[in-house]
Amino acid sequence: MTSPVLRVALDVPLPRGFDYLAPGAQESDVGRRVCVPFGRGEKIGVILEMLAASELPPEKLKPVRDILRDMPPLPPDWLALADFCSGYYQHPVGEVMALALPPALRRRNVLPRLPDRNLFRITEEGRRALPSLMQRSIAARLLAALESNGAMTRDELRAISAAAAKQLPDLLEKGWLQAEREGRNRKAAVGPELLEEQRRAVDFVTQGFGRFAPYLLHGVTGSGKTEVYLRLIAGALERGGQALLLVPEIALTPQLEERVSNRFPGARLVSLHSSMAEGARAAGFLQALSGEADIVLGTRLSVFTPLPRLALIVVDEEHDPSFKQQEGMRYSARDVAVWRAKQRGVPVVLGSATPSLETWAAAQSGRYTLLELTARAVAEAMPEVRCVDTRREKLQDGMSEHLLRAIAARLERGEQSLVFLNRRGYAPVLACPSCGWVSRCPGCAANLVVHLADKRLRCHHCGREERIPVACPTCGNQDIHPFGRGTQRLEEALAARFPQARILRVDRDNTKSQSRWHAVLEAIHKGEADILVGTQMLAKGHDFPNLTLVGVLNADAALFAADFRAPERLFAQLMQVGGRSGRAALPGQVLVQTQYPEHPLYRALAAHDFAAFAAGQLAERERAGFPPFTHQAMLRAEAPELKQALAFLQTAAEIGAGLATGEVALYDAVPMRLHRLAHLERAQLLAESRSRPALQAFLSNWLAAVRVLKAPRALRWHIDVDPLEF
DNA sequence: AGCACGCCGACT
DNA sequence: GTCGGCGTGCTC
Repeated sequence: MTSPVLRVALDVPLPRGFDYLAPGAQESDVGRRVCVPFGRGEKIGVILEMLAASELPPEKLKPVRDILRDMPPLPPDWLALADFCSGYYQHPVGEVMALALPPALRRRNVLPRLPDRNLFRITEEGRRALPSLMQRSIAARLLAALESNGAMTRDELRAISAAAAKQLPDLLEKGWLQAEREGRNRKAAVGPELLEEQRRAVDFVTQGFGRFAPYLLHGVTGSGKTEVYLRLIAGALERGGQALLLVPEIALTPQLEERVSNRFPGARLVSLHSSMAEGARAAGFLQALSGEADIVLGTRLSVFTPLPRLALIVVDEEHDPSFKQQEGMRYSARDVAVWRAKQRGVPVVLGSATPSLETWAAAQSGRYTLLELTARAVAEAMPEVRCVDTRREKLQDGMSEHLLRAIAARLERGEQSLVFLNRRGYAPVLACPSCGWVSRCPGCAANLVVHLADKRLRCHHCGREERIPVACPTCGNQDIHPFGRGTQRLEEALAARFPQARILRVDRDNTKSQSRWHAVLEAIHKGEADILVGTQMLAKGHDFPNLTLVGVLNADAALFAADFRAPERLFAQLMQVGGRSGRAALPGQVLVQTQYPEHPLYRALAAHDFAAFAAGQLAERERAGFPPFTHQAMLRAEAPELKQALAFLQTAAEIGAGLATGEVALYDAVPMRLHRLAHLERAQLLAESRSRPALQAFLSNWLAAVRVLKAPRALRWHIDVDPLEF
């Protein structure tokens, strides 16, 4: 009699499963968690498959400790999803699962108690019995409460008396009360009338229910994308399905959550984001897995939520960089979402005012269906966008006369202005004019930023902090000063120029905690600020009804950045920040200070013409052979010495050259732009191909060889498939 | 990744 | 004499 063998995924950086003997295992245990001995300890893993026998010699196999049957097994499509990610992103399958599972489920502990949805009601018999009971007895209090309230949950009854739950079985037995499954009404509450374009979009996607159909919902801020999502979710729920709604990692989630739960008061909404408590995350995951949750709303991680009744996926702000994980397995939740939609045969809607060029190209080619929302549903005009030519105007504290006058005019009218500068701190560097010393971070290839508010120099990359020196550390010169301009300095300059104005700076330094951030938002809404100074924090999502002017400073750097995606990000950012202005009855204006007012990016921005911008960018990328016309993977290494990192990559490149077919190009290993971070030197090596399958095939062979390379202990490396940053 | 084993340098 | 550096190898 041979025992069946289980192949188990474990959270170790080895690209394979581990086989264990499991005498009592059944096919239905596949997808279950399992506790196994590993090395000298034990680990919790996931059962990938059941085999008749292992390829390993039998004496190497250990028996499993325990198959954990306390929750439903992870379904086959979930295992397949993990397997796909493991292959595509070249990441060990056990680590993929460890990432996808909530931390509480990776330990052998008691599962979180799911909220009990059973409803209890008093029966006729119970009513008859009630008068005969001791008035203050628990049973009497329960029955009385049920009589006056109708149906109640176990938790509600427990609130009456902690001991109540223990009495319930007895009372059920006596027939004094009955339990019933809570009836669910998944119907959507009535929403606003749809505009014609919205209706068309909803109709289009609705036709796609029940099969894989990718859509790009392209519409500017205020064009009513969210309303389209809500209608589609309603459609998914009506079909008895579950909907997955992915949102970027921003503080906006609670608002959307409220909007969704208001629209679907009877449906079960689960939200999942990384700041949630472990218990709540696990509970949400389990509700989704059991099919009890109807809607899952979450950040990129929630793309891995098991959803047995999945009917629709929506990715809001699909271009947002936060969908791409920048550590560990560097996955794109948007791309995984599309794969998942295909796997499950459901429609997927990618929404954005400024789609990623990858998505836009797919929509142009017809691979995705393009749904356009051109009108602002809230019936306001688009803000007027104008460039201020800074070659012709003398700047004062970084601001043009034009912008200052515009701010003054808003002050006079009691309207709000926003000055947008994507640079925190007082000044980007402290320098000594006599010897040329600048405040460098000792651990990074970057400058320490002057934060005058707390008299510190701070590295924005590694977090290092120092006191601001009183004299130059190299030559002793006391006349050292900050160079350049950050939001703090801008705030100071505006305060000097507009002493009567109430100025509010909004950046990460200022809004570290959730509560500070909310206080700031509330202050803006109450009109307690006349001029806002902020970084991109302010660009996302929030409506400021009284804001009618947005000034943009220092945008030009991105036009000529080495990173070919910089213009794409700039356009999205400016479009977003511009969307803050003129949302209510007041028309808005955006003033972009630039030395290149004729630049196509600004022209497209002024014309609110994303299509023109995208066409230009795509043409450039096609010429240069950049994504989406090629596919890329980046091998990165970091080590104490740059030459160690480069040597490792060069060896990898030599191995790769031997494996690469003509379809795959390997470039030279080069130091990264921020080549030193937190005392580690970093370098990278790009692999590129016009053919995704060719690149994928190359990567699996290549990385198998790279994994067995010997490298200094302190060297770390990773692969980034479809990298966003260069 | 952990965690063992194992083989050379400067300390009580 | 031994404590500990980290190079190498293994985990079913």
